[in-house]
Amino acid sequence: MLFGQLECFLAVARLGNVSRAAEEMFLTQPTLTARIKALEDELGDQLFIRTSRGMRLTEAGKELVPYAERCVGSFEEGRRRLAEMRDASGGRLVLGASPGVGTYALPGLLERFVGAYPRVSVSVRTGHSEDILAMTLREEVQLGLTRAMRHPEIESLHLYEDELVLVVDPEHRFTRRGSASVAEIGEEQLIFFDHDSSYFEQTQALFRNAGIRELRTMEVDNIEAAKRMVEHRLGVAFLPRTAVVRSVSAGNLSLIAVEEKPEMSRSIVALKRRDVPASGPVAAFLEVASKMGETRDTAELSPTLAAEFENLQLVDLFT
Amino acid sequence: MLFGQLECFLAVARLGNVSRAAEEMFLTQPTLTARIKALEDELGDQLFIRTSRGMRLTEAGKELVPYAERCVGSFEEGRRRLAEMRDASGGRLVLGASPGVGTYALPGLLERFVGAYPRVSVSVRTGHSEDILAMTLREEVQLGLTRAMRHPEIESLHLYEDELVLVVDPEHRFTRRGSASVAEIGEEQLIFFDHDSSYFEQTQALFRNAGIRELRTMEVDNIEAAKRMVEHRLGVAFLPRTAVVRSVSAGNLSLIAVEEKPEMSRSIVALKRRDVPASGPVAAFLEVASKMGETRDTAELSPTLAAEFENLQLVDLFT
DNA sequence: TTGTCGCTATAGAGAAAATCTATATCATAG
DNA sequence: CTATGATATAGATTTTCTCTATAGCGACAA
Repeated sequence: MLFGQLECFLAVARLGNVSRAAEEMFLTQPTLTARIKALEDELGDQLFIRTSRGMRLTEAGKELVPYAERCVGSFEEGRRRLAEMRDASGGRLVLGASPGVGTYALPGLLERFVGAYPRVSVSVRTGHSEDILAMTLREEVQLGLTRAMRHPEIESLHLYEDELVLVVDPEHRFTRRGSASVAEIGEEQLIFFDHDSSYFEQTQALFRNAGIRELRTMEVDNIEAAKRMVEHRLGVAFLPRTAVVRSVSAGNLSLIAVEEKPEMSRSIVALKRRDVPASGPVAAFLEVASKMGETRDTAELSPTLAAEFENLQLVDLFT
Repeated sequence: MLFGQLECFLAVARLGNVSRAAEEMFLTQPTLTARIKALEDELGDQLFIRTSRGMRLTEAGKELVPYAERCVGSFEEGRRRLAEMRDASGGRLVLGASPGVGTYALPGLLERFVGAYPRVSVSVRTGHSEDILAMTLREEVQLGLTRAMRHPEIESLHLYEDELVLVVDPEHRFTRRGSASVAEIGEEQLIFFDHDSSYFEQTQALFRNAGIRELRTMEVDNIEAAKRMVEHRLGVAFLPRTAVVRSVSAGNLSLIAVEEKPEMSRSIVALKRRDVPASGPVAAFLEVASKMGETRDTAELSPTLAAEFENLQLVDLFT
């Protein structure tokens, strides 16, 4: 109970009076007297001079004061820090994100998160899905934002559906009609991004199922390059909706509906180690992310988030 | 018992293992488990993730580590500091000294003290006897070095006898004989120092008792000025032995024995508040001071002091 | 001087807690 | 499927803490 002893020591040192210090600490005077004596025994030095009018510090006592203050102060500071973490008015958030998520969906998400929780320091690490999983497992990141993945140690919290959509350049013949059949598309030059992505296989399967064998393809290793290729009329591409929504509304790309296309989407999730409890910032981020795009009614949100939403244009981030 | 909890927390955080941490702290594993849990309850945050292979920190736990370290560290530092004070391998010594003591006896005393206890920081404040007493009472100084004074709150620890001796200039007629009678001296121009000093009255009494009424006197307010007066043949003076010993051995002044002179000396003491326990440095200073001039046998001294004495010329400081 | 006031110190009882031993539980590795 | 190595839990014992009541002590005032 050494800690209380130090607090008593400081209170008595400050007030010069055990009785008043006891009052201040909601304890009785004999208790304080005992604590002080215990501290003196512990340290092997007399800390106070007892008089009939109160107590005053000895030389040793004076010497101890700053150390006691630092000691108690550090602990209180730590306690405050944890409280900040709990309500996400402080602390840090370390995210891992696969390239697509980090580049297209995350900025808007973080814009809102930082608006609502400005005192959380955020850092983002990027890697491919498997790296994100590994980073999450190794606790290098608190959350991994990537496509749904399975692992016994990991739980996945659904964030949004990332759908593959067809984009072409605005001058393309598909643009006028606004739609195309799989067979028609199969005759186009096709631009693929990221050979390792699960989307690659999904897209290939689409054509295979339609009985199309011969494809003119071109591969790049990132989405942004693929978009540029399309803009420069080198071909058409299936790309994640989140990655093209801005280019489409800016008129740089056209979105084309595909006839008979099955759902080509996948779930984007937050990966989290099951055994690591969500810290304040993590919980806050998940709240922001899950509420995003689902709701426009601020009544459903926590007060902090609601206030933030009131001040923002409610641009739909994910569609 | 919050303090032990923090230490446990740090040990477990460091070792990642309650059982080994328990061993290290000479406690059982259930005790550690209980302490950690108590700390978690206290702070309202889970600090560790429990696995079947040990414990590892949560985000909150990681956050707490530096604060816990600072907290425990500050206390340990304070404890060390007090230990230093106890054996005077640190701490401070604040002395008050009246001008005569501070100027003549103290430097040699401090030379030895600082040699033996080099890590104590020493400061000296000067004032007249009454000021020294007041400073000691107000605890502005830990010890007051001055003539013996009485006060119920104060105890006096004898340091040395400060004797009044007659000094004349080397060319003076007394010098050849080396002695003089009170009557002869009464015919000289007499230089007095410090009208307020008790020595003034003692000296006056000497002549009064010898039936001498008419005195040629000159007064200055400090000893050093009086010495200069004598050196310039303006008169002869009764001065404290400590104040003239160097000038005499340098040949600037002559020491004259006075026939029939009663003991004109007073006790120089260290004043200390009775109720304030002597801190390490104070105790050490008193040891140095009391052993000084009393002994030349290092066997009587504490090991620390003895070592110091071995390395010094044993100049007798006070005679 | 004596009584009173305002402190701190002490004693003893009751309550609270910390610690220990023994055992349960659980996940992993072989 | 068992052995191992870790944490969690239960219950008893011991220790410590805290409280009430009271003693003791020095200062101050009548």
